[in-house]
Amino acid sequence: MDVTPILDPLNGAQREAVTAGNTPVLVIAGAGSGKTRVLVHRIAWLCEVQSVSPYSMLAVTFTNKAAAEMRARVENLQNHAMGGLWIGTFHGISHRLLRAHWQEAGLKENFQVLDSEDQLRLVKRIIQDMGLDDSKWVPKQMRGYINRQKEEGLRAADLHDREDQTARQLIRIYTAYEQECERTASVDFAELLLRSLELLQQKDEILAHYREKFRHILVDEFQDTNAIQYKWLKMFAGDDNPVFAVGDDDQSIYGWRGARVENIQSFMRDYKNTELFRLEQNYRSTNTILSVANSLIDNNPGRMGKKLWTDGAAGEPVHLYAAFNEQDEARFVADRVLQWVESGMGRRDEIAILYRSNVQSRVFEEVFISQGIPYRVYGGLRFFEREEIRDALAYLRLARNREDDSSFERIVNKPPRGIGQRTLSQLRDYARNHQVTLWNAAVKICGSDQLAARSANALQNFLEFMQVLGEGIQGLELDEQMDQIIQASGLVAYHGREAGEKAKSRVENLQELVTAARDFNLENELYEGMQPVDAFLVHAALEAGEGQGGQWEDCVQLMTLHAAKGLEFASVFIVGLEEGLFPSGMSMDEPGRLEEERRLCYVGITRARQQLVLTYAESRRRYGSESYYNSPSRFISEIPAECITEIRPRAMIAKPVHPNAKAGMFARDTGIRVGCSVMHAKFGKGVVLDCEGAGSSARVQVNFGEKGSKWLVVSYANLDVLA
DNA sequence: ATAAAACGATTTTTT
DNA sequence: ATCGTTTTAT
Repeated sequence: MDVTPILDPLNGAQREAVTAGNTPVLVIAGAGSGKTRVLVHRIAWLCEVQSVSPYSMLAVTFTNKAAAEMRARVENLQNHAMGGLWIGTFHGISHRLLRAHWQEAGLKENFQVLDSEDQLRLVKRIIQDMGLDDSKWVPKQMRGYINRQKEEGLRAADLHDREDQTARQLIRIYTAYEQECERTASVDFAELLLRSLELLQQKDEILAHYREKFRHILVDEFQDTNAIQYKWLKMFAGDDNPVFAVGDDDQSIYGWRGARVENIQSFMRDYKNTELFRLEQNYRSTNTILSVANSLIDNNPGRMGKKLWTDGAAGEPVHLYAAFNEQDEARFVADRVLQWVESGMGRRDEIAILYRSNVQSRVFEEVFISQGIPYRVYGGLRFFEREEIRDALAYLRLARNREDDSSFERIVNKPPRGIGQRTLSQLRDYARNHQVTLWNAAVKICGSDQLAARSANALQNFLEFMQVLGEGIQGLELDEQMDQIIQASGLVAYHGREAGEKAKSRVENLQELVTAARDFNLENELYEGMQPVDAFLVHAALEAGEGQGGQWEDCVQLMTLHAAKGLEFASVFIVGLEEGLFPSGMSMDEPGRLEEERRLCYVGITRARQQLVLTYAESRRRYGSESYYNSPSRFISEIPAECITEIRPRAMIAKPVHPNAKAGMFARDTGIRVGCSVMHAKFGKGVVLDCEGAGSSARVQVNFGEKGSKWLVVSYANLDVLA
């Protein structure tokens, strides 16, 4: 056995981790330290050297992309396909289990997967059906509540109201939701995990089978696991199957979504014989960038502890630009991008603009457009989340399954065919009163005289149409079915008739859906034994697809810091580094949130290979009219000064003269100018936002942060100007 | 049934 | 400001 290709590319620490014995292993892998590589080589090592069959390994990731990449790299390293190896997301693998054991899991064979939008619609409908006020029982919050319970492993029956009215109502909603899922054979994302966990907990033979099968369990991004995912892993592991977990506590940025970094501690507590490895050698960034990252993250208490290093070059200092406002910030970045490309430093797609919140992309887009810089914004709707795509899939679902009320509602009048709110609410009433599906209610109501002739006619036509469509697509190939649906439903014609770019792209998307159906890879063992159509629908729910297809021009990459995790770029701009924006003002209250913001910043910094530029704006418009004067983010001051070069604003930045032409005069008058900090006896420290008047009637508007912003008369307020 | 107007929220997001 | 949702008017 030639182990050279497996071990040679590894450094000492990586090699130790990869060749660790048959014990639980925890690898704390810093950014850019070869985390995936260790995972991939561990699989190869087990396979080739320890003669572990691929059938005996389970590798779990969070995203489909990570799963696909891991499989590709494993197969590439070993030079052959690894058919029996289970690599997938927590959800994908759970789904596979539930398909295989639907009966034991208490499901129907044809259960469908709800994505979060489907789930929201269902919750909405339940709240309405229960006659609750949806401004008090906000559907989004209710969905969040249900998911949180499930992620803690709790069913409605497990909860107690403790005589609390609100709690009681929440439990009622949860119960109704569970019943509705049961009735319509629907399984949401959290349910996939909870159901499969319960399956293993309750069915000893099944548990025994999988414990016998999976002798090795590997997990990526372990710091992102939530409570139920950790339980799920432990269930597979039992006492005998070691878990090989790779993660980085410093890159835990999804705590707000239920991820528990503490699982790292729990792991070592639960598995006393855990072998711990640290990967600290970084192969990505310059020494300077690593120093910046290290000293920033050093401000977080309670870390596992880790210091990234490189034997590479020191590199350039990090640049810091204090922009006048957000426009100036974007112009500065655009200039730098142009310089980068003109000086032949590299391609545009090696540059990333990272921001805390999506709204910040706008200004950059505007400036990039005006400068003719190609860019691509990440985030936003993905392919299978687009409205027209969901519509088309709803036709497909309803054609296959008359019970599917949510699909029925979605498309019954789309495109418009004369079935309005009135008809629909009659249908809903009938369905609820007679405990039947909307489809059956429609059939019944058409035959009665409860509807106006015109409505009854329209409804009748729809029912007949669906009948014909359902029969018409029988026996066709998946892509032919899809084509039939988008044409016959009138969706293509409907959007084609509309004007504008948006409508055009809708039609294109629908056509793309046919292509997606044609290219859909049924070979994937995750869909073993399923009808092609059903597999395709699951695929649509579980893997929402790429953001935008086909824009493979050389584009500057714009994305949130969260979205940047796992990526790397030659040049990285982290923008909007202001108190209140990053760290976000909304994460100041809860304990631990500031640390998570800091980790987010750490993630951003460690994306950069060669060049890192930080910017903040002294003034920034938020929510339209209000302009804030923020201080630079504390994260900037947590970086050693010797690593930073400050870029001074060019002499004559086009400061907007308009509102404050008076400012100069005012300053001479009072010693106060817009943007300066002042101290007030009662309100404390604040920043001057605006000023007006002169002499004894001179007034200033001061933002006192939490205490709000106020207009004060200078001659009464006794303001001290701070340096 | 469709369009206009009012209203409201506004960190981060995979599955 | 702006975008999505809901209500109201035609």
